[in-house]
Amino acid sequence: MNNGRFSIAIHILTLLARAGDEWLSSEYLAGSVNINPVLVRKEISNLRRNGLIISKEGKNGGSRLAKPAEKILLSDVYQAVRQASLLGQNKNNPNPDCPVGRQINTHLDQLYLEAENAMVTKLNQTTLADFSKKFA
Amino acid sequence: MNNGRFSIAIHILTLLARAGDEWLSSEYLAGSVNINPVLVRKEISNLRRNGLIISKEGKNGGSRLAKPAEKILLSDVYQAVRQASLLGQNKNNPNPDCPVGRQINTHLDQLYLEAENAMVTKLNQTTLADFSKKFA
DNA sequence: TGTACTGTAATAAAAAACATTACAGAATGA
DNA sequence: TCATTCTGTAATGTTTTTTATTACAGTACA
Repeated sequence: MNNGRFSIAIHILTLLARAGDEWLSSEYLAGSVNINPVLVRKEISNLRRNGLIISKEGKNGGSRLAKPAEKILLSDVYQAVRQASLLGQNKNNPNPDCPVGRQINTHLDQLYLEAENAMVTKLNQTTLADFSKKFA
Repeated sequence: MNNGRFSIAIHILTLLARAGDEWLSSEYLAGSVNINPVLVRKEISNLRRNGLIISKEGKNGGSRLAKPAEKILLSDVYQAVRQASLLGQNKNNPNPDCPVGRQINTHLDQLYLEAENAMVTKLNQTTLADFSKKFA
């Protein structure tokens, strides 16, 4: 599930959801996630590319949600993180002389897609607003 | 989804499913998967622990399915691989002084569990026999 | 025009995955 | 019985991936 990146993205977005129209700095976000600010900026860059947040440069700058938390699905977050990281998966090179080895990647890809779809359908049922309501 | 291990496990099991009551050596299996035999033996060791295959030591030894492929669900394979690798996940240490950081792991764990369940439910619908029928 | 930010590249360090070597022990069968 | 062919596993090395750090140009504000 690409746990690491997804966790960071959700964490960032939850903080932004709770901050409303405030601009939060990458330094501040990094402080809560407890990772390096540059990593946060990279993930922000990705989330921005995917239309989930907007950023303001310069003094008093930072990031905020691009749209209401009610309109952001956790599956949107998943897709954003997945896109950037899942391209060019299949690292394994099974033996092409074996009837199983020759075909297995095709069948595995299909299986993974189906399994992933089931997961995404689930993530599709929760908005960022729902998720961030869980915090006191 | 712990892609690598799962792929290897499915590959091995598919080969065993097609081999019927023959004992296949780790060397042979490794040849089709195209990885080191020791890795295969490690995965076999895990699958055996989970009751999916049995092995025979010594000359003419090897491995075979512990039960008919019809009775092995892909979710069984997933669970076997997951167990061995997912223990002690949560590597991130969010800031405990932040209301979000303090609670996020709990909520993320729950979310992952739900998402994973959706996936497992899907994997639950395919047997190893179904999967291996796909090969010519 | 100094200060506080973002954006991004380049590099380094740490962690995880994977490969290799080595060897003890088990079963077989000549 | 003993050479052979396997498994099982530990120890170690290599490669890949992830994460962290440093550095600095550019932007906006006051």
